Amino acid sequence: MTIKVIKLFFLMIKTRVYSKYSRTAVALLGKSIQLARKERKWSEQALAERASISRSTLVKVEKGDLHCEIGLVFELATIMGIKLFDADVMDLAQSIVQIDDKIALLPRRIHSVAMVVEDDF
Amino acid sequence: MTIKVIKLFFLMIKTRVYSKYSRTAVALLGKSIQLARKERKWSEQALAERASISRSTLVKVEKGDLHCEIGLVFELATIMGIKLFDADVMDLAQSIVQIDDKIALLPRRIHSVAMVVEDDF
DNA sequence: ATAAATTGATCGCTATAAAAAACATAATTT
DNA sequence: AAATTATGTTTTTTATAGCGATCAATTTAT
Repeated sequence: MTIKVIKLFFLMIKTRVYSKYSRTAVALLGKSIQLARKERKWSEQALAERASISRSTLVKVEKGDLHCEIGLVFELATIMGIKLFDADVMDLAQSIVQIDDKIALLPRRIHSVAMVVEDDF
Repeated sequence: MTIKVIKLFFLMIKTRVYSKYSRTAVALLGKSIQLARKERKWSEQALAERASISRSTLVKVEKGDLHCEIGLVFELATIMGIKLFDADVMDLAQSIVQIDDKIALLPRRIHSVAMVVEDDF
């Protein structure tokens, strides 16, 4: 009992502060997922199973819990057909990410050499 | 050693699968945060401190790690001025969330009474 | 009316995210 | 070119997210 009170007090101090924008944005995402689920008349259990997560976690996401993994939230949104970014932006992003990955794999020296060659013009 | 191999094997089976859309979307968000940070010439340390998180966590976010808390990612995006939703949508969302909160506090019976009154017309 | 299914809310446990520290390497500044 | 600052990476510790189970209260189906 006393321990719980102490822990509660500790949490009150340590709890992170989020901006209203973040809180609202996450709440909006959660509500959107819930709305889409209800429109399709899926139960919480059904969606949770489809996403391979537990029902308790789904409930947190739909409530706009800020501590959920971003991957889970985005995956749920994706399953329910909620797109955060336009298709064309995503295509571009996909390319950029891939290119970045390739660059990271190359030996660094090549960068320098390429630079020098360009300087010759 | 053997334990590590077993754990690795276990992880290979258990690791969650994410859609390409989710992976790309989170990667795009992370890259956007990183780009905005570099444009402002902030160090990782500086942004991490501003957001009250550790540098190691910031690195994960910028890399598009799917296991980061959505609140942290959104908070970083907000600090760097990256808006996920339009202002008008956010205003509406804010209103909805507030209304939902108020409704949740009301005793349920009131709903029924209101309904009955409407039926009288 | 009754049975079945869904939701809302807890709670203990386990895996792990986030923090913190440390170190080497790069990049900047002076 | 020396000193400072920033980044990439790894490791250990601590706090907690997600799981799974349970139970009451609703809602829906039979």
